[in-house]
Amino acid sequence: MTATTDQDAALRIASGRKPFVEPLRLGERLKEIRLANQWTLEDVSQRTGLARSTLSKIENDQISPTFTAVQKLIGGLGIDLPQLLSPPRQQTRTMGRRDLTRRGHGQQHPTPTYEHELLSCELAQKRMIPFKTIVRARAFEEFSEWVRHDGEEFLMVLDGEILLYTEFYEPLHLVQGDSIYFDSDMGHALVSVSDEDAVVLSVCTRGESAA
Amino acid sequence: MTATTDQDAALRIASGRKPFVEPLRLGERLKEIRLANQWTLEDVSQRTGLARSTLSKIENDQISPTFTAVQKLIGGLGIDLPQLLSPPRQQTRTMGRRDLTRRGHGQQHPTPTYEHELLSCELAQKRMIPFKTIVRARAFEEFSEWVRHDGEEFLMVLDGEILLYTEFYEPLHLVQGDSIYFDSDMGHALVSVSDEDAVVLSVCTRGESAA
DNA sequence: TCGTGAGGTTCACTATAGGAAACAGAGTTT
DNA sequence: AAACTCTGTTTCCTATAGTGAACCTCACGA
Repeated sequence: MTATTDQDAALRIASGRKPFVEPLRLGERLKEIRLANQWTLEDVSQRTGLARSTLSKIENDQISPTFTAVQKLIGGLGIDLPQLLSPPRQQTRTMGRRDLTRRGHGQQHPTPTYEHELLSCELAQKRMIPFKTIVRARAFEEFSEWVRHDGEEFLMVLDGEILLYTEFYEPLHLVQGDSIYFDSDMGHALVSVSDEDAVVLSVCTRGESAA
Repeated sequence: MTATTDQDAALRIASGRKPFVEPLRLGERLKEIRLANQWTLEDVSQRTGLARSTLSKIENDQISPTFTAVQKLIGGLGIDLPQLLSPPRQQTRTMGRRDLTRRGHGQQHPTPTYEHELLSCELAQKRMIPFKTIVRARAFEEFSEWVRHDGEEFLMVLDGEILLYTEFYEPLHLVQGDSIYFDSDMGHALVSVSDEDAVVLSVCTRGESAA
Protein backbone atom coordinates (compact mmCIF):
# COMPACT_ATOMS: atom_id res chain seq x y z
CA MET A 1 0.00 0.00 0.00
CA THR A 2 2.61 2.46 1.05
CA ALA A 3 4.62 1.19 -1.85
CA THR A 4 1.88 2.04 -4.30
CA THR A 5 1.51 5.42 -2.71
CA ASP A 6 5.13 6.34 -3.06
CA GLN A 7 5.09 5.01 -6.55
CA ASP A 8 2.09 7.11 -7.36
CA ALA A 9 3.68 10.20 -5.93
CA ALA A 10 6.89 9.55 -7.76
CA LEU A 11 5.02 8.97 -10.97
CA ARG A 12 3.03 12.11 -10.57
CA ILE A 13 6.06 14.23 -9.96
CA ALA A 14 8.09 12.56 -12.66
CA SER A 15 5.29 13.08 -15.12
CA GLY A 16 5.50 16.78 -14.53
CA ARG A 17 2.02 16.93 -13.13
CA LYS A 18 1.29 19.94 -11.02
CA PRO A 19 1.14 18.86 -7.42
CA PHE A 20 0.09 22.40 -6.74
CA VAL A 21 -2.97 24.37 -7.58
CA GLU A 22 -3.17 27.39 -9.76
CA PRO A 23 -3.23 30.77 -8.02
CA LEU A 24 -6.99 31.03 -8.08
CA ARG A 25 -7.48 34.70 -7.34
CA LEU A 26 -10.59 34.23 -5.35
CA GLY A 27 -10.46 37.67 -3.83
CA GLU A 28 -10.17 39.37 -7.16
CA ARG A 29 -13.03 37.33 -8.48
CA LEU A 30 -15.24 38.17 -5.54
CA LYS A 31 -14.59 41.86 -5.96
CA GLU A 32 -15.39 41.59 -9.63
CA ILE A 33 -18.73 39.97 -8.89
CA ARG A 34 -19.48 42.48 -6.19
CA LEU A 35 -18.75 45.47 -8.37
CA ALA A 36 -20.55 43.96 -11.33
CA ASN A 37 -23.66 43.93 -9.17
CA GLN A 38 -22.90 47.35 -7.77
CA TRP A 39 -22.96 45.97 -4.28
CA THR A 40 -21.11 47.58 -1.41
CA LEU A 41 -19.25 45.55 1.15
CA GLU A 42 -22.13 46.27 3.49
CA ASP A 43 -24.63 44.83 1.01
CA VAL A 44 -22.64 41.68 0.67
CA SER A 45 -22.26 41.54 4.42
CA GLN A 46 -26.04 41.63 4.80
CA ARG A 47 -26.49 38.93 2.22
CA THR A 48 -23.84 36.58 3.44
CA GLY A 49 -23.70 37.23 7.16
CA LEU A 50 -19.97 37.80 6.95
CA ALA A 51 -18.44 40.90 8.49
CA ARG A 52 -17.56 43.83 6.28
CA SER A 53 -13.99 43.61 7.41
CA THR A 54 -13.79 39.95 6.60
CA LEU A 55 -15.01 40.56 3.09
CA SER A 56 -12.49 43.32 2.64
CA LYS A 57 -9.67 41.02 3.69
CA ILE A 58 -10.85 38.26 1.42
CA GLU A 59 -10.96 40.62 -1.52
CA ASN A 60 -7.45 41.82 -0.81
CA ASP A 61 -6.10 38.31 -0.32
CA GLN A 62 -5.19 39.04 3.25
CA ILE A 63 -6.90 35.90 4.50
CA SER A 64 -7.97 32.59 3.05
CA PRO A 65 -11.64 32.13 3.77
CA THR A 66 -12.89 29.14 5.64
CA PHE A 67 -14.97 26.74 3.67
CA THR A 68 -18.02 27.71 5.67
CA ALA A 69 -17.32 31.29 4.68
CA VAL A 70 -17.20 30.27 1.05
CA GLN A 71 -20.54 28.55 1.46
CA LYS A 72 -22.02 31.66 2.96
CA LEU A 73 -20.69 33.58 -0.02
CA ILE A 74 -22.15 31.36 -2.69
CA GLY A 75 -25.37 31.06 -0.74
CA GLY A 76 -25.76 34.75 -0.11
CA LEU A 77 -24.77 35.88 -3.57
CA GLY A 78 -26.94 33.32 -5.26
CA ILE A 79 -24.12 32.03 -7.38
CA ASP A 80 -22.61 28.62 -7.56
CA LEU A 81 -19.10 27.62 -6.80
CA PRO A 82 -17.80 27.09 -10.34
CA GLN A 83 -18.90 30.62 -11.06
CA LEU A 84 -16.94 31.90 -8.10
CA LEU A 85 -13.90 29.96 -9.12
CA SER A 86 -13.90 30.72 -12.80
CA PRO A 87 -10.85 32.92 -13.22
CA PRO A 88 -11.44 36.67 -13.44
CA ARG A 89 -10.01 36.97 -16.90
CA GLN A 90 -10.96 34.03 -19.00
CA GLN A 91 -8.32 32.74 -21.38
CA THR A 92 -11.20 31.61 -23.49
CA ARG A 93 -10.59 29.37 -26.41
CA THR A 94 -14.08 30.45 -27.23
CA MET A 95 -15.28 29.34 -30.57
CA GLY A 96 -18.81 30.55 -30.25
CA ARG A 97 -20.43 28.15 -32.64
CA ARG A 98 -24.17 27.85 -32.59
CA ASP A 99 -26.86 26.00 -34.48
CA LEU A 100 -30.50 26.98 -34.40
CA THR A 101 -33.29 24.53 -35.19
CA ARG A 102 -36.79 25.93 -35.50
CA ARG A 103 -39.67 23.74 -34.40
CA GLY A 104 -40.25 21.00 -36.94
CA HIS A 105 -37.25 21.95 -39.04
CA GLY A 106 -34.88 19.22 -37.91
CA GLN A 107 -33.72 16.46 -40.17
CA GLN A 108 -36.38 13.77 -40.42
CA HIS A 109 -35.26 10.21 -39.99
CA PRO A 110 -38.12 7.72 -39.90
CA THR A 111 -37.95 4.09 -38.80
CA PRO A 112 -40.75 1.54 -38.33
CA THR A 113 -40.90 2.15 -34.58
CA TYR A 114 -39.67 5.72 -34.18
CA GLU A 115 -39.82 8.91 -36.17
CA HIS A 116 -36.68 10.80 -35.31
CA GLU A 117 -36.09 14.45 -35.97
CA LEU A 118 -32.44 15.27 -35.60
CA LEU A 119 -31.82 18.71 -34.11
CA SER A 120 -28.80 20.94 -34.57
CA CYS A 121 -27.46 18.77 -37.35
CA GLU A 122 -25.65 21.63 -39.04
CA LEU A 123 -23.00 21.40 -36.41
CA ALA A 124 -20.35 18.72 -36.70
CA GLN A 125 -17.95 17.90 -33.90
CA LYS A 126 -20.35 18.25 -31.09
CA ARG A 127 -20.35 16.24 -27.90
CA MET A 128 -24.09 15.72 -27.65
CA ILE A 129 -26.68 14.59 -30.15
CA PRO A 130 -30.15 15.98 -29.52
CA PHE A 131 -33.23 14.71 -31.29
CA LYS A 132 -36.97 14.71 -30.98
CA THR A 133 -38.78 11.45 -31.46
CA ILE A 134 -42.36 10.51 -32.17
CA VAL A 135 -42.82 7.07 -30.70
CA ARG A 136 -44.84 5.06 -33.19
CA ALA A 137 -44.31 1.71 -31.54
CA ARG A 138 -47.25 0.45 -29.55
CA ALA A 139 -45.89 -2.83 -28.25
CA PHE A 140 -42.51 -4.05 -27.09
CA GLU A 141 -42.77 -6.91 -29.58
CA GLU A 142 -42.37 -4.49 -32.47
CA PHE A 143 -38.69 -4.23 -31.62
CA SER A 144 -36.66 -7.06 -33.02
CA GLU A 145 -33.87 -6.35 -30.59
CA TRP A 146 -32.71 -3.91 -27.94
CA VAL A 147 -31.64 -0.48 -29.01
CA ARG A 148 -28.21 0.17 -27.60
CA HIS A 149 -25.31 2.50 -28.28
CA ASP A 150 -22.22 3.61 -26.41
CA GLY A 151 -22.51 6.46 -23.98
CA GLU A 152 -25.30 7.97 -21.99
CA GLU A 153 -28.74 9.24 -22.83
CA PHE A 154 -31.07 11.79 -21.34
CA LEU A 155 -34.72 11.71 -22.22
CA MET A 156 -37.74 13.83 -21.40
CA VAL A 157 -41.33 13.18 -22.35
CA LEU A 158 -42.70 16.22 -24.17
CA ASP A 159 -46.13 14.83 -24.98
CA GLY A 160 -48.18 11.76 -24.26
CA GLU A 161 -47.14 8.76 -22.22
CA ILE A 162 -44.62 6.02 -22.80
CA LEU A 163 -43.31 2.83 -21.37
CA LEU A 164 -39.53 2.68 -21.20
CA TYR A 165 -38.32 -0.90 -21.41
CA THR A 166 -34.75 -1.46 -20.32
CA GLU A 167 -32.57 -4.50 -20.16
CA PHE A 168 -31.99 -4.53 -16.43
CA TYR A 169 -35.12 -2.94 -14.98
CA GLU A 170 -38.86 -3.32 -15.01
CA PRO A 171 -40.65 -1.17 -17.60
CA LEU A 172 -41.11 2.39 -16.48
CA HIS A 173 -44.22 4.45 -17.12
CA LEU A 174 -43.34 8.03 -18.02
CA VAL A 175 -45.71 10.91 -18.61
CA GLN A 176 -45.26 14.43 -19.89
CA GLY A 177 -42.53 16.24 -18.00
CA ASP A 178 -40.88 13.13 -16.59
CA SER A 179 -37.27 12.60 -17.50
CA ILE A 180 -34.67 9.92 -17.14
CA TYR A 181 -30.92 9.55 -17.54
CA PHE A 182 -29.38 6.18 -18.28
CA ASP A 183 -26.42 4.34 -19.71
CA SER A 184 -27.44 3.75 -23.26
CA ASP A 185 -25.35 0.66 -23.77
CA MET A 186 -28.01 -0.92 -21.64
CA GLY A 187 -30.67 -2.14 -24.07
CA HIS A 188 -33.69 0.13 -24.21
CA ALA A 189 -36.91 0.64 -26.15
CA LEU A 190 -39.88 3.00 -26.01
CA VAL A 191 -43.54 2.41 -26.75
CA SER A 192 -46.40 4.90 -26.71
CA VAL A 193 -49.29 4.15 -24.39
CA SER A 194 -51.26 7.39 -24.73
CA ASP A 195 -54.00 7.93 -27.29
CA GLU A 196 -51.74 10.06 -29.39
CA ASP A 197 -48.24 8.93 -30.28
CA ALA A 198 -45.93 10.20 -27.57
CA VAL A 199 -43.19 12.71 -28.28
CA VAL A 200 -39.89 12.62 -26.44
CA LEU A 201 -36.75 14.72 -26.50
CA SER A 202 -33.50 12.78 -26.24
CA VAL A 203 -29.91 13.82 -25.91
CA CYS A 204 -27.16 11.27 -26.34
CA THR A 205 -23.49 11.65 -25.64
CA ARG A 206 -21.33 11.08 -28.62
CA GLY A 207 -19.21 7.98 -28.13
CA GLU A 208 -15.70 9.12 -27.46
CA SER A 209 -14.52 5.72 -26.36
CA ALA A 210 -12.53 6.45 -23.23
CA ALA A 211 -8.91 6.01 -24.23
CA MET B 1 -29.66 48.95 -7.78
CA THR B 2 -30.29 48.18 -4.18
CA ALA B 3 -33.92 48.13 -5.18
CA THR B 4 -33.40 45.42 -7.72
CA THR B 5 -31.22 43.60 -5.28
CA ASP B 6 -33.84 43.54 -2.57
CA GLN B 7 -36.40 42.57 -5.12
CA ASP B 8 -34.27 39.70 -6.22
CA ALA B 9 -33.82 38.55 -2.69
CA ALA B 10 -37.51 38.85 -2.00
CA LEU B 11 -38.30 36.95 -5.14
CA ARG B 12 -35.89 34.25 -4.23
CA ILE B 13 -37.35 33.89 -0.78
CA ALA B 14 -40.93 34.24 -1.93
CA SER B 15 -40.34 31.43 -4.35
CA GLY B 16 -40.12 29.21 -1.32
CA ARG B 17 -36.53 28.25 -1.85
CA LYS B 18 -33.95 28.73 0.82
CA PRO B 19 -31.16 31.04 -0.24
CA PHE B 20 -28.73 28.89 1.68
CA VAL B 21 -26.55 26.08 0.54
CA GLU B 22 -27.14 22.44 1.07
CA PRO B 23 -25.23 20.73 3.88
CA LEU B 24 -22.49 19.60 1.57
CA ARG B 25 -20.91 16.78 3.54
CA LEU B 26 -17.40 17.54 2.52
CA GLY B 27 -15.86 15.37 5.19
CA GLU B 28 -17.87 12.37 4.20
CA ARG B 29 -16.98 12.91 0.59
CA LEU B 30 -13.29 13.18 1.36
CA LYS B 31 -13.34 9.98 3.33
CA GLU B 32 -15.12 8.26 0.50
CA ILE B 33 -12.49 9.33 -1.97
CA ARG B 34 -9.71 8.35 0.37
CA LEU B 35 -11.09 4.89 1.02
CA ALA B 36 -11.95 4.35 -2.63
CA ASN B 37 -8.26 4.79 -3.39
CA GLN B 38 -7.26 2.77 -0.37
CA TRP B 39 -5.28 5.63 1.00
CA THR B 40 -4.50 6.05 4.69
CA LEU B 41 -4.63 9.40 6.39
CA GLU B 42 -0.86 9.35 6.32
CA ASP B 43 -0.85 8.83 2.56
CA VAL B 44 -3.17 11.75 2.05
CA SER B 45 -1.06 13.78 4.44
CA GLN B 46 2.02 13.11 2.31
CA ARG B 47 0.17 14.03 -0.84
CA THR B 48 -1.47 17.18 0.41
CA GLY B 49 0.94 18.48 2.98
CA LEU B 50 -1.84 18.65 5.55
CA ALA B 51 -1.36 17.06 8.95
CA ARG B 52 -2.86 13.67 9.65
CA SER B 53 -4.82 15.15 12.50
CA THR B 54 -6.21 17.90 10.36
CA LEU B 55 -7.45 15.43 7.81
CA SER B 56 -9.08 13.37 10.51
CA LYS B 57 -10.89 16.40 11.81
CA ILE B 58 -12.06 17.41 8.37
CA GLU B 59 -13.41 13.94 7.71
CA ASN B 60 -15.32 13.98 10.97
CA ASP B 61 -16.68 17.46 10.42
CA GLN B 62 -14.89 18.78 13.47
CA ILE B 63 -13.45 21.71 11.56
CA SER B 64 -14.26 23.58 8.41
CA PRO B 65 -11.16 23.59 6.24
CA THR B 66 -9.62 26.80 5.05
CA PHE B 67 -9.83 27.44 1.38
CA THR B 68 -6.09 26.99 1.08
CA ALA B 69 -6.55 23.62 2.72
CA VAL B 70 -9.17 22.72 0.16
CA GLN B 71 -6.78 23.72 -2.56
CA LYS B 72 -4.10 21.50 -1.11
CA LEU B 73 -6.62 18.69 -1.08
CA ILE B 74 -7.69 18.98 -4.67
CA GLY B 75 -4.10 19.53 -5.72
CA GLY B 76 -2.72 16.62 -3.78
CA LEU B 77 -5.44 14.17 -4.65
CA GLY B 78 -5.39 15.14 -8.27
CA ILE B 79 -9.09 15.77 -8.40
CA ASP B 80 -11.03 18.87 -9.21
CA LEU B 81 -13.35 20.74 -6.98
CA PRO B 82 -16.66 19.70 -8.48
CA GLN B 83 -15.53 16.14 -7.94
CA LEU B 84 -14.86 16.86 -4.31
CA LEU B 85 -18.19 18.52 -3.92
CA SER B 86 -20.30 16.04 -5.81
CA PRO B 87 -22.23 14.22 -3.12
CA PRO B 88 -21.31 10.69 -2.11
CA ARG B 89 -21.59 8.28 -5.01
CA GLN B 90 -19.24 5.70 -6.34
CA GLN B 91 -17.51 6.17 -9.65
CA THR B 92 -18.63 2.95 -11.24
CA ARG B 93 -17.52 2.31 -14.74
CA THR B 94 -20.31 -0.22 -14.85
CA MET B 95 -23.18 0.12 -17.21
CA GLY B 96 -26.86 0.00 -16.64
CA ARG B 97 -27.26 2.94 -14.32
CA ARG B 98 -30.41 4.99 -14.56
CA ASP B 99 -31.96 7.91 -12.76
CA LEU B 100 -35.62 8.82 -13.00
CA THR B 101 -36.88 12.32 -12.29
CA ARG B 102 -40.62 12.82 -12.15
CA ARG B 103 -42.05 16.10 -13.36
CA GLY B 104 -41.31 18.80 -10.81
CA HIS B 105 -39.24 16.54 -8.60
CA GLY B 106 -35.80 17.73 -9.61
CA GLN B 107 -33.51 19.62 -7.30
CA GLN B 108 -34.48 23.27 -7.14
CA HIS B 109 -31.73 25.82 -7.50
CA PRO B 110 -33.00 29.37 -7.68
CA THR B 111 -31.04 32.44 -8.71
CA PRO B 112 -32.27 35.99 -9.19
CA THR B 113 -32.65 35.53 -12.92
CA TYR B 114 -33.31 31.83 -13.36
CA GLU B 115 -35.05 29.12 -11.41
CA HIS B 116 -33.18 25.96 -12.21
CA GLU B 117 -34.49 22.48 -11.56
CA LEU B 118 -31.66 20.00 -11.80
CA LEU B 119 -32.75 16.70 -13.28
CA SER B 120 -31.19 13.31 -12.70
CA CYS B 121 -29.10 14.60 -9.86
CA GLU B 122 -28.95 11.25 -8.11
CA LEU B 123 -26.42 10.16 -10.65
CA ALA B 124 -22.83 11.24 -10.24
CA GLN B 125 -20.22 10.80 -12.91
CA LYS B 126 -22.44 11.57 -15.81
CA ARG B 127 -21.32 13.28 -18.97
CA MET B 128 -24.31 15.53 -19.37
CA ILE B 129 -26.14 17.80 -16.96
CA PRO B 130 -29.82 18.21 -17.77
CA PHE B 131 -31.96 20.84 -16.12
CA LYS B 132 -35.23 22.64 -16.58
CA THR B 133 -35.26 26.37 -16.11
CA ILE B 134 -37.93 28.94 -15.52
CA VAL B 135 -36.60 32.15 -16.97
CA ARG B 136 -37.49 34.89 -14.53
CA ALA B 137 -35.35 37.55 -16.10
CA ARG B 138 -37.25 40.07 -18.16
CA ALA B 139 -34.43 42.28 -19.34
CA PHE B 140 -30.88 41.69 -20.35
CA GLU B 141 -29.81 44.31 -17.84
CA GLU B 142 -30.74 42.02 -14.97
CA PHE B 143 -27.61 40.03 -15.71
CA SER B 144 -24.55 41.51 -14.16
CA GLU B 145 -22.37 39.59 -16.55
CA TRP B 146 -22.43 36.86 -19.16
CA VAL B 147 -23.19 33.36 -18.07
CA ARG B 148 -20.46 31.11 -19.36
CA HIS B 149 -19.04 27.71 -18.60
CA ASP B 150 -16.82 25.23 -20.33
CA GLY B 151 -18.36 22.88 -22.80
CA GLU B 152 -21.43 22.84 -24.95
CA GLU B 153 -25.08 23.39 -24.29
CA PHE B 154 -28.27 22.25 -25.93
CA LEU B 155 -31.46 24.11 -25.20
CA MET B 156 -35.10 23.70 -26.16
CA VAL B 157 -37.96 26.01 -25.33
CA LEU B 158 -40.70 24.02 -23.60
CA ASP B 159 -43.04 26.91 -22.90
CA GLY B 160 -43.31 30.59 -23.63
CA GLU B 161 -40.90 32.69 -25.62
CA ILE B 162 -37.40 33.87 -24.93
CA LEU B 163 -34.68 36.03 -26.27
CA LEU B 164 -31.29 34.35 -26.29
CA TYR B 165 -28.53 36.91 -25.98
CA THR B 166 -25.09 35.68 -26.93
CA GLU B 167 -21.73 37.32 -26.94
CA PHE B 168 -21.06 37.06 -30.66
CA TYR B 169 -24.50 37.15 -32.23
CA GLU B 170 -27.59 39.26 -32.37
CA PRO B 171 -30.29 38.26 -29.87
CA LEU B 172 -32.35 35.34 -31.07
CA HIS B 173 -36.08 35.01 -30.59
CA LEU B 174 -37.06 31.45 -29.69
CA VAL B 175 -40.56 30.09 -29.21
CA GLN B 176 -41.91 26.80 -27.97
CA GLY B 177 -40.33 23.86 -29.74
CA ASP B 178 -37.33 25.79 -31.06
CA SER B 179 -33.94 24.52 -30.02
CA ILE B 180 -30.35 25.60 -30.24
CA TYR B 181 -26.92 24.15 -29.68
CA PHE B 182 -23.98 26.36 -28.82
CA ASP B 183 -20.56 26.59 -27.23
CA SER B 184 -21.32 27.60 -23.71
CA ASP B 185 -18.04 29.36 -23.06
CA MET B 186 -19.51 31.97 -25.30
CA GLY B 187 -21.34 34.33 -22.98
CA HIS B 188 -25.07 33.80 -22.99
CA ALA B 189 -28.21 34.91 -21.18
CA LEU B 190 -31.92 34.27 -21.49
CA VAL B 191 -34.86 36.55 -20.88
CA SER B 192 -38.56 35.75 -21.06
CA VAL B 193 -40.64 37.79 -23.49
CA SER B 194 -43.93 35.90 -23.25
CA ASP B 195 -46.70 36.79 -20.81
CA GLU B 196 -45.79 33.82 -18.64
CA ASP B 197 -42.23 33.14 -17.63
CA ALA B 198 -40.72 30.89 -20.26
CA VAL B 199 -39.57 27.37 -19.47
CA VAL B 200 -36.57 25.83 -21.19
CA LEU B 201 -34.86 22.49 -21.04
CA SER B 202 -31.08 22.60 -21.14
CA VAL B 203 -28.44 19.96 -21.34
CA CYS B 204 -24.81 20.88 -20.73
CA THR B 205 -21.75 18.77 -21.28
CA ARG B 206 -19.80 18.28 -18.14
CA GLY B 207 -16.47 20.03 -18.24
CA GLU B 208 -13.88 17.31 -18.25
CA SER B 209 -11.06 19.76 -17.69
CA ALA B 210 -8.39 17.39 -19.00
CA ALA B 211 -7.22 15.66 -15.82
C1' DT C 1 -15.17 75.84 5.09
C1' DC C 2 -16.93 72.87 7.57
C1' DG C 3 -19.89 69.14 8.67
C1' DT C 4 -21.92 64.77 7.43
C1' DG C 5 -22.36 60.32 5.71
C1' DA C 6 -21.19 56.35 2.91
C1' DG C 7 -17.74 53.08 1.43
C1' DG C 8 -13.54 50.89 2.46
C1' DT C 9 -9.38 49.67 5.43
C1' DT C 10 -6.98 48.80 9.77
C1' DC C 11 -6.81 47.51 14.64
C1' DA C 12 -7.41 44.74 18.72
C1' DC C 13 -9.57 40.90 20.25
C1' DT C 14 -11.92 36.29 20.11
C1' DA C 15 -12.87 32.05 17.86
C1' DT C 16 -11.21 28.49 15.39
C1' DA C 17 -8.25 25.97 11.97
C1' DG C 18 -3.77 23.55 11.51
C1' DG C 19 0.21 20.97 13.35
C1' DA C 20 3.20 17.96 16.60
C1' DA C 21 2.88 14.69 19.68
C1' DA C 22 0.60 11.72 22.72
C1' DC C 23 -2.96 8.29 22.92
C1' DA C 24 -5.85 4.19 21.72
C1' DG C 25 -7.06 0.12 19.20
C1' DA C 26 -6.16 -3.74 16.13
C1' DG C 27 -3.24 -6.86 14.10
C1' DT C 28 1.67 -9.05 13.69
C1' DT C 29 5.83 -10.68 15.17
C1' DT C 30 8.89 -12.59 18.71
C1' DA D 1 1.91 -12.29 26.38
C1' DA D 2 4.89 -8.51 25.63
C1' DA D 3 6.75 -5.53 22.07
C1' DC D 4 6.17 -3.58 17.71
C1' DT D 5 3.63 -1.44 13.85
C1' DC D 6 0.19 0.71 11.52
C1' DT D 7 -4.01 3.32 11.71
C1' DG D 8 -7.10 6.85 13.24
C1' DT D 9 -8.40 9.96 17.25
C1' DT D 10 -7.53 13.34 20.83
C1' DT D 11 -4.89 16.86 23.21
C1' DC D 12 -2.66 21.01 23.51
C1' DC D 13 -0.54 24.79 21.55
C1' DT D 14 0.12 28.42 17.71
C1' DA D 15 -1.16 30.57 13.80
C1' DT D 16 -4.69 32.71 11.58
C1' DA D 17 -9.64 33.53 10.19
C1' DG D 18 -13.56 36.26 11.64
C1' DT D 19 -15.64 40.24 14.18
C1' DG D 20 -16.90 44.98 15.89
C1' DA D 21 -15.18 49.34 16.37
C1' DA D 22 -12.19 52.81 15.25
C1' DC D 23 -10.22 54.94 11.59
C1' DC D 24 -9.45 56.81 6.96
C1' DT D 25 -11.07 59.02 2.31
C1' DC D 26 -13.81 61.19 -0.54
C1' DA D 27 -18.05 63.14 -2.32
C1' DC D 28 -21.70 66.31 -1.41
C1' DG D 29 -24.56 70.24 0.65
C1' DA D 30 -25.63 73.96 3.73
